[in-house]
Amino acid sequence: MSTIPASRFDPVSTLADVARLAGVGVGTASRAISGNGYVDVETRLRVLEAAASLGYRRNAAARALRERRSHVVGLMLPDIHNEFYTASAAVLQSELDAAGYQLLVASTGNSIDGERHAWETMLDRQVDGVVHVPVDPDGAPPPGLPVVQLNRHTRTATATAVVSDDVAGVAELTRHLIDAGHTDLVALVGAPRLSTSDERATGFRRAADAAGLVENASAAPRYRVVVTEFSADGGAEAMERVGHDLPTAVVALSSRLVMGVLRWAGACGLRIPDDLSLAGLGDPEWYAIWRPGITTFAPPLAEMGRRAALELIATIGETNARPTTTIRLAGEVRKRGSVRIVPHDGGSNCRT
Amino acid sequence: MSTIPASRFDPVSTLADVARLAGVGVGTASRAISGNGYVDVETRLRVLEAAASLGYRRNAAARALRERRSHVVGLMLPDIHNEFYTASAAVLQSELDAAGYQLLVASTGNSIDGERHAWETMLDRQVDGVVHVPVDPDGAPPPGLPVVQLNRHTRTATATAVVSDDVAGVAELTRHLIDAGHTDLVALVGAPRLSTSDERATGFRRAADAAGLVENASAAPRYRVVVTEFSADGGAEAMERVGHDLPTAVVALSSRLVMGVLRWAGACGLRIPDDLSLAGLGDPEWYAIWRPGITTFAPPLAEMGRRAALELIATIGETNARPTTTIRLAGEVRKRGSVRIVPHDGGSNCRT
DNA sequence: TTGAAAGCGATACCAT
DNA sequence: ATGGTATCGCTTTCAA
Repeated sequence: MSTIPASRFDPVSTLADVARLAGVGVGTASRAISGNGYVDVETRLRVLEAAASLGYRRNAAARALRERRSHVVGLMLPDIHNEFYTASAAVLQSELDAAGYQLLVASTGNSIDGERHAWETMLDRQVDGVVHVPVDPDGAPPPGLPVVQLNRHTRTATATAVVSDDVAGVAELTRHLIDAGHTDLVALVGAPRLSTSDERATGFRRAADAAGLVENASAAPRYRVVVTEFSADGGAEAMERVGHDLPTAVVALSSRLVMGVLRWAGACGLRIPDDLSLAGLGDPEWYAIWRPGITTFAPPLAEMGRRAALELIATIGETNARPTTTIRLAGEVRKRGSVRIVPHDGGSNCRT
Repeated sequence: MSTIPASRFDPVSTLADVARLAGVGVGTASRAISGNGYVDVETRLRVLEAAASLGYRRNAAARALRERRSHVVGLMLPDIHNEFYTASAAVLQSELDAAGYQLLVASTGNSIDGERHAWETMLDRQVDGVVHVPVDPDGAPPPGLPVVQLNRHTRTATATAVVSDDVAGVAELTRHLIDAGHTDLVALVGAPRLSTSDERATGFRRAADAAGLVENASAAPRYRVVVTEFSADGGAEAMERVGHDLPTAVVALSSRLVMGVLRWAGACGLRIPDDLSLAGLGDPEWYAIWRPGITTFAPPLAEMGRRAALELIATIGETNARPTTTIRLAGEVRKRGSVRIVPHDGGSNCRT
C-alpha cells in the first residue's frame, strides 16, 4: 500500500494523484494538462507544478481508449532495409513527430501475404492512419482507414498517393542520352505490374519514340526494353541476354539494376562510359563516388515523405472522406560522367 | 442508434457484442478469445464464430490499459536512413513481430537533445521496452525501463548491449593487410567518444603493435591513426591531410569514410590497389560491386538485430532486473580486391 | 470556472 | 466452466 510502484509497469503517478496534490478535481487537472477547456490560470499553474513534481506522464492507452484515437500512424513498407524507402521514411517520421504522432513500422516483405499481415497489425493497433508503399498492384486498403500511398500506387485509386513523376523524369533522362548522341538504347525495368515499373518504362518509350528510335529494330536508331527481376542479379542477367548485340547506352531503372549492370560490365571488362554509357534511377550515395559518377534521375524522396505525412495528417483531420488524388512530385536528372558524348560524325547520315 | 459505426474511429464491434451474439458473458468471451483460462471447447467455438462474423478486433488501448503493458517496443536510432542500422532493424522487426510486439521507431538525429526527445516519446507511449543505438556515450536510459543497447554501448553499463566484436574484427582485418606485406598503415576513425570508434581503433592498434609497427614513426614499419569526422567529407579531408606522406594501405573504419577515401583517390588519380590499398568496415552492397571489390570487416548486423530483439523480449519477461551484460558477436573479414599483395622482396630483411 | 460521475473496452477476480 | 463486476487512467458531459 505504499506509493512505490509495485512493478516497472505501473505508472509513476496518475492524473488522480496530480489532482489530489494540487487540491483540485481530476476534471480540472485534465483540462489544465491537456489545455482543453477553461481553467483558471493560477489553478493551471498549481496543477502543472504538481504534475512536474510527481513526474506525471499521461497514459497513452487510457487516452487512446477514451479519445478513440491512438495518435499512432503506421508505415508499411516492403523492406526496412532499403534506402529508397528509408530516404522518405526519415522525413516522414520527423514530420509526423512534430504533429504529435508516433510511427509504427511494419514491413510487408514484398509479398501479398506479408502485406495482409501488416494490415492486420495496423488494424489490431487501431492506428489513426497508414502510409503505405503498396506491394499488390490490385490490393485495396481496409475501408474507413485513412491511407496515403507512397512511391507506388495501386491500380484502382483507393487512396491518395504521393509519387515521383517518373514518366517525366525518365523521359528527361532518356532525352539526355539522346542529346548526347545515343541512338541505340536499352532500358532495364523490373516487375511490370508495379506502377513504378510501368511509368518508368513509359517515360523511356515516350522519349525514345519522340526521337524517332524504333523499338526492337535490328540496328540504330532503335531501342529495346528488357524486363527482368528487380535485383542486381536480374540486371546482370539482363545484360547477359543483350550482350551479343550491345546498345551504346543502357538505362537501368532502379539502383539494384544499376548494380547489376556495373557488375556485369566489370566482369566483361567493358569500360563505362567508353564502351557503354549508363544512366540510372535513384541516387544512393555511391552513385556520386563511383568513377565515373552515375548519371541518374533522382526522385524527390525526402519531399515525398514530407508530403505523404502532411497528406495523411490532413486526411485524419477530416471527418468525412476526402477525394483521392495522385500527387506527382518532380525529381531531378543529375548528370555525371557515366554517359559518353558521342562525337557527331559517324553513322549513316553524315553529309560532309 | 443503428449498428453502423458513428465514425471510422469506432470499433466495428466490442467484446460485449461478441458475447451477446454468442450468448455468453463477457468474461467467457474474453477467455475464449485470449486463450487464457478455462472455456468449454464448444463454447469457445461459438464465441470465435461470433467474433469472426462480427469482424471483431480486440482494442489494443483497452488491453494495454488493463494489462499494463502495451505490447509495443521502441527502436531509437540516430538516423532511419542509414543502412548500417536498418540492416539490424529489419531482422529486429520481424523477430519482434513474431513475438507479438509492434515496433515504434524514433530517430535521435545523432544529437543529445534528439535522444532526450526520443526517450520522452517512448515513455509517453508506455512502450514495454526499447532497443537503443546510443548517441550520448555518457547517457543512461530511464530507470525501470527494459532497454537493450544495439551496436554501440554507453560508458557505464546501464543496460545489456549487443555489439559487434569490432576489436577482434578490425584486428583481423589489419593482420590481413600486414600479412599481405603492408608495413605502412593509416587508420581513419570517427568521433572518438563512441564505443565503436574506440574499439575499432583499439583493434587496429593491437594488430599493428603486435606486428612491430611503430605509431607515428617517420618511415615504415609504422602506423598512424587519424581521427576525423564520421562522413565522406571527413574521410576525404583526412586523406588530404596525410596525402603528402602516403602509407601503402589505409583502413577506413566506416563505410562513409571508405567513400571519402575513394572519392579522394579518384580525384587524385590514385589507383586502388596499385597505388594504395584500402580496407573498410561494414558491407554495403556496393562494396562487392566496386572495382576492385572492397576488402572489409563486416559486423554481423542481422544477427545483432536478432539478438537484441531476443534479449529485449527476455528482459521484458523477467519481473526483476536481469544482470546487464555486453554481448559481443563475431563478424567476418571479407577479402576482395582492394588490398594489394606486396611482393616479398624489398625492405631491409631480405635474405635471399 | 470547477467537481462529480459516466463511460471507453478488455481483463481478472470471485462466486456460482 | 461460466457470468457478473470492479478496475485500469483518462476525457468529457453536466450541474453547480
